[in-house]
Amino acid sequence: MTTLDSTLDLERFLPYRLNRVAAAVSEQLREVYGRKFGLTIPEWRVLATLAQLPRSTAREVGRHARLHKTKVSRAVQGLEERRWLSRVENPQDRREEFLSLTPLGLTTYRAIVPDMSAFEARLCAALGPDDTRAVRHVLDRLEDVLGLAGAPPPD
Amino acid sequence: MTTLDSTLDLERFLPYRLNRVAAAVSEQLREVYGRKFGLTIPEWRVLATLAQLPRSTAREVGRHARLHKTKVSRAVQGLEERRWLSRVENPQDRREEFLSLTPLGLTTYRAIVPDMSAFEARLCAALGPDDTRAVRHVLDRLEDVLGLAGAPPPD
DNA sequence: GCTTGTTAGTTACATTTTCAACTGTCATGG
DNA sequence: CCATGACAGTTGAAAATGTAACTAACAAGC
Repeated sequence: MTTLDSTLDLERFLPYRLNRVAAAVSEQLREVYGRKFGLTIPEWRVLATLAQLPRSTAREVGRHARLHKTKVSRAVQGLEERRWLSRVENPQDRREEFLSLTPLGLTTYRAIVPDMSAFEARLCAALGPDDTRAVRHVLDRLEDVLGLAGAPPPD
Repeated sequence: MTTLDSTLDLERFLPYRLNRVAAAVSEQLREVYGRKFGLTIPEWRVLATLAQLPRSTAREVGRHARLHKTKVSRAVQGLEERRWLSRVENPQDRREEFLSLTPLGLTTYRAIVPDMSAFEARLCAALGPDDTRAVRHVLDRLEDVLGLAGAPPPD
């Protein structure tokens, strides 16, 4: 006999568990880029995206980091105020601007990355090689099933 | 040759992927209890917890559903206003109150559960039995490694 | 050129979340 | 009893987020 349909055990409910695990990870990570560098989540993502893909536009950053355009807009403002990012208007299309990290921004980024990588490394070490592979595989499958492959961010 | 340490590929970064997947799932679920029943996430979790563990206190609900006490407090208020929840002061300790769903609240809960279960079922069906098992196993391991077994919620 | 529709990005406003301070109650030790 | 400290829960203010409306610029058809 299986579980009664009328009650749902949160502890066994996949969406809930997924969310809880992701929240725990996010929280621990925010210790790093939040407390230590004063970045919000969107700001960190924009920083990471621009380090990887310089001269992107806000739209491209949003698509790549899956951030809503308002979050990108505000994160860009924040980073610009700290002189970690600069904008150059695209003369071909004056609606958009090319975004790049300043040397200062790049320095900050490079100061954060080792902490991030270390976190992931610790996590994988704790999981062991087999379960680490399993995690990656599961994420592949979930991204696939949820249609997170090449879809645009929530609009 | 492995990836350069100075740049981090967001697409391959486990915390980012985890977060993205969890966000996509949450979003789809909120369509159900949000649009259809006008519940916030904390409200839904309190409802689900109390359906499972009636006569819990706010503290117990928070611990079980991993919600900060302020979120619990406000969710309880919201549910009480809708007459979906009632409180009874504990005479043994007048700081706390026992929370229970009203018949109306239970009815609402039972109206939501099938939608939730159906969502999970669709997800598992899309994954197939092997990968569904893999997801559960991975969550077990991650919860273990992240110390999410019996730890208190963020305070 | 001018209208119509679309797109990049910003801003305003409402809702949510977070953080810290607060109230009232309990427990302990003098 | 009556301090002191801890604890359950609430509240207010600040920060973050989401939604929708907006501005400015492009593009296509006429």
